[in-house]
Amino acid sequence: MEIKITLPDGAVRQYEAGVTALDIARSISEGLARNVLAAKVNGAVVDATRPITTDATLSLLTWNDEEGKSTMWHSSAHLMAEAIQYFYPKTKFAIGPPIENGFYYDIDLGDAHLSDKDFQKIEEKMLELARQKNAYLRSEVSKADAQKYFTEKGDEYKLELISELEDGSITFYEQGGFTDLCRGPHIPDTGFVKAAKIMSIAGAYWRGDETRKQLTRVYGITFPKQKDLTDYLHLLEEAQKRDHRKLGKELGLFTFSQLVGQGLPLWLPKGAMLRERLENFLKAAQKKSGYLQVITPHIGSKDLYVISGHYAKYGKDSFQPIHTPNEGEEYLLKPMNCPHHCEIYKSEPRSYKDLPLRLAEFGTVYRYEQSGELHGLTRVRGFTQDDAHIFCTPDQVKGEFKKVIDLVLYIFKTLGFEDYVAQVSLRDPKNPGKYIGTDENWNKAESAILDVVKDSGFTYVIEEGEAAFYGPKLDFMVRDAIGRKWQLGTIQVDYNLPDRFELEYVGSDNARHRPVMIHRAPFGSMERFVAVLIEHCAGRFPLWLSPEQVKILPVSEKYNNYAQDVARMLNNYDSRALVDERNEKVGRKIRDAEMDKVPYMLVVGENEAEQNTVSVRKQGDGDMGTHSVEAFARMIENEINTLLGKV
RNA sequence: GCCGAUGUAGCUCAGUUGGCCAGAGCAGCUGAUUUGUAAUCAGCGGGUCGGGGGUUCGAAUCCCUCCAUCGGCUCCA
Repeated sequence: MEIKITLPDGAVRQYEAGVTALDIARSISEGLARNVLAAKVNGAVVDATRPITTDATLSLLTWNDEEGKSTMWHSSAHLMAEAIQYFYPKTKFAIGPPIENGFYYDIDLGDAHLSDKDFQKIEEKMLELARQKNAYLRSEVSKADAQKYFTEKGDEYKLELISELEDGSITFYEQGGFTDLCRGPHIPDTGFVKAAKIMSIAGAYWRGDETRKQLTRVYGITFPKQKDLTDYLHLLEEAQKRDHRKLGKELGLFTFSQLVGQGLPLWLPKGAMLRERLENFLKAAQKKSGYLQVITPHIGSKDLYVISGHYAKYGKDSFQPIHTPNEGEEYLLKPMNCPHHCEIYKSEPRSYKDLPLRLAEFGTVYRYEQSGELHGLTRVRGFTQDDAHIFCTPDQVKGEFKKVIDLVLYIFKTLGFEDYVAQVSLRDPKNPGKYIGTDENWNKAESAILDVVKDSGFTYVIEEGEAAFYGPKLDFMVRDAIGRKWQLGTIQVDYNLPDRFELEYVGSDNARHRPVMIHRAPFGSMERFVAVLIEHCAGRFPLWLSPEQVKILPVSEKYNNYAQDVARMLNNYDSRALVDERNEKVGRKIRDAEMDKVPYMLVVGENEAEQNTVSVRKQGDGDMGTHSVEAFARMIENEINTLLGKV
């Protein structure tokens, strides 16, 4: 029997039923066949060696396809498992999936230990096995046989997985001397793996459950060419140069002190300047959008958080209450600003005419994050939220939500963030007990967010179970230099806190109504935002944010006075200019300013002093010729206005 | 919090299997030099080798413990 195979370019070819994708690839060209890792048949990714029995559309997947890559990495996980089994025969294997960059396998080594000193021998074994070009052989197995196999092997993890599978849907894959419970698909044989690297080991709980056994997770990556691995490692090195922890130290932005405490950042003068610029920028934008700044204290009575519900939820895992000389009096370090803002709302009777009321605060909060979670400026124990709470009528929710999205996007755009993902976080339908508030309010809040997001035109993902305990949220996620995702801006709709604090307004009907609250923080926190910004621009901040905008470099000490004159003139134009008065050669001064990533350097000497000019050098770009001081001042003024979109 | 790794001067790093007063470069200080687009030269100071305990004639080096950092896991109001 003949079947019709439709290829991606639309061409239709006839083959015998039972032909494999690999056969088809060979019929097109041997070169292609050598690169086929898997196949997509009628939209489903399968082994390239699986027979095709009916008419089908077919794409051949290679290293250049995401699905080809992940198939190869999935197969590599099996290959790594085989190598590990060779050295540690008693190892039990849990799961080994492909990930964004490579793959991992969760294993239980029993009494054995694995450390980075063992990586090389595993890599070598993997390549040795790869060179054997062992085929990945698929077999369908009955549930009873599958259980028998892993009972004999003594692998309780596989047995647990099998117990949850339907009889008749269970498949094994075998390559060389390693057989695994696996749905597949896999690459044709191990020979495609030409370079392998074990990246790291880490602990990971079985099935992600903190209460269950911790397994050893071995991360690895493989490539079809040695050069790809070299390039990848080079890329990682480059990314690490942008790490905000490294740049923060080098540029003198922030530091930590063991004596002050873990996760409590100390902002150095340059970092504080940067942060202040960001705050002023947001304050100006918020002023235009009708926000009112407020200020609230760093502590609040425990009762405040009992009412808000935060104490019940987080009390045990927080900084513990502060006791006063008064018996029974307890205060908490402020873990969030909302309850304080609720009390500001309640400070006077509100009419519908007062709404929406938008209260904003750069509010510093303290959360006792678990020690293993602290990370540079992105995860700290004391941080400042660019917080605001919008109190509005139910009718105003959508409009306000939309305005907040516009504000967030304006900020992202101004700061050059284009690579972000919007995430709608909803309740976990399987675990309703995690949340406070009525179903009715939750439904209202969730549909409000979804409605606005659908209209807004940007792409978004929906994550069930990621909501805050009091309401659903829309988060903007960005990646750091090494690809880790962080939540920046967040917008949350909340019907619950207004209930708990019994917030009210008098409507046009002269009756009392409950307002809705929108929590929002476009930066998320100043700490995390600065961290991501540092990595985003690799320490080369946009001119308007740069802690030092201009460094004036006198050619010798004879011209220090003129340099100071220039600095004064520039400072009149509201730019930050400093003079490098050190007794050093210009070459040295330039090098240091370049390393500090100062955007502009002005070399001044005899010629400049005589003609009232400066020789401009741009960081990273080099000499830009001689200009009058005034022309230079206008130049940077224009640059800033362009960056801020004021032109 | 859990698994694994790391911790030597302000920074980046050397310090062989335990053995002379623990080293280098950069930074710092002092002096010389008065400099034209990515590091001028010389001299000097600086370390309870993360803290504590132990093994040993002897510990930066081996063991225990605590702390911090790094890579993950879990968590993230």
